[in-house]
Amino acid sequence: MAREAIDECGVNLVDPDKVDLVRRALPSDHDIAELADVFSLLGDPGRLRLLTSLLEGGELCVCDLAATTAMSESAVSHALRLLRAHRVVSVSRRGRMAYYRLDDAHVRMLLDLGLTHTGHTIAVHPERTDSAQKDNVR
Amino acid sequence: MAREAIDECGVNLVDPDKVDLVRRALPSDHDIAELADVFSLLGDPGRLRLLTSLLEGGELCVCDLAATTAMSESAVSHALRLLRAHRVVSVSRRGRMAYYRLDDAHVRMLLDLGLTHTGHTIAVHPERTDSAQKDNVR
DNA sequence: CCTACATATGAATAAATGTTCAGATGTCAG
DNA sequence: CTGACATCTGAACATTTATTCATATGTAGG
Repeated sequence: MAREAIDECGVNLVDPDKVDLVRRALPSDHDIAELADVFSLLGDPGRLRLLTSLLEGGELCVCDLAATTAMSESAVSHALRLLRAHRVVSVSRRGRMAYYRLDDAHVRMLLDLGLTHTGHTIAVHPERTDSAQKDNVR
Repeated sequence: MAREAIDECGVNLVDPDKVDLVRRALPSDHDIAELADVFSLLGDPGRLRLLTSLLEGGELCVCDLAATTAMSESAVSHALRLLRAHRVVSVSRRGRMAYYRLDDAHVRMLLDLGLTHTGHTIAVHPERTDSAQKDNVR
């Protein structure tokens, strides 16, 4: 018979030892929330195009970002504000323009890793081989 | 004066060359959507705890997952369904129990990279990475 | 100053999302 | 068969979230 035990909260567990082990290994609620936030930021197509654009282009102004992402300038501005609040992008203003750039190494790596495995698209720093043009997946 | 140009859609651009370059480098809409989906899946604290538990524990049943994640069993089940639909986790049923495990190398890497940079928590056992969990089911 | 322009912001709307509750399915023990 | 148990599912609900529209801020040039 499978051994069963009681959690401190009164819940039945199947493998209490493993549960305990896992519990101890899990990040704190705060860290989990923070990480979830980061992933969430990357979890929107618009922001993802935005960030990928910055990853590629290095530094772009709002109107150019609107062009590369096919979003309205207002939507871009809102999105950038969010990303700015999370320190994912940074701005430098010159004249009436605002130039944004990716400014978070962690996010850059996640983006990079994500892009590497999605649709075989070579989006990052490789040589300019325009081989991968059509990606119809699968 | 900054040179300006007209996009095919009739939008004013500041650096049309760079815009074009970035545009070409961006993944297809489909790939972007897919990647956003993956990040989105990781963007919820509950699912993140769920996946981290599986990353740590290797294989756990629903009730134990409910314990490690502090979610109701129903919430866990719903979340697992979503993850299952995206092939991120897989199930093996034994008796009336359902044992889940992480079954997506891409997600495993993203998780790993994410955890590495969040709160210094060392969550992964290097020696166990992906070869030690090779008992396939079904 | 005044106009044109780039970007930012707030409020409102619409859509997607996570959780809970109640009940369904399927499995094991007696 | 029957009752207990683990998990699954659907519907309802509450929240969050992204977009749009209108307007504000701020800069440059005439």
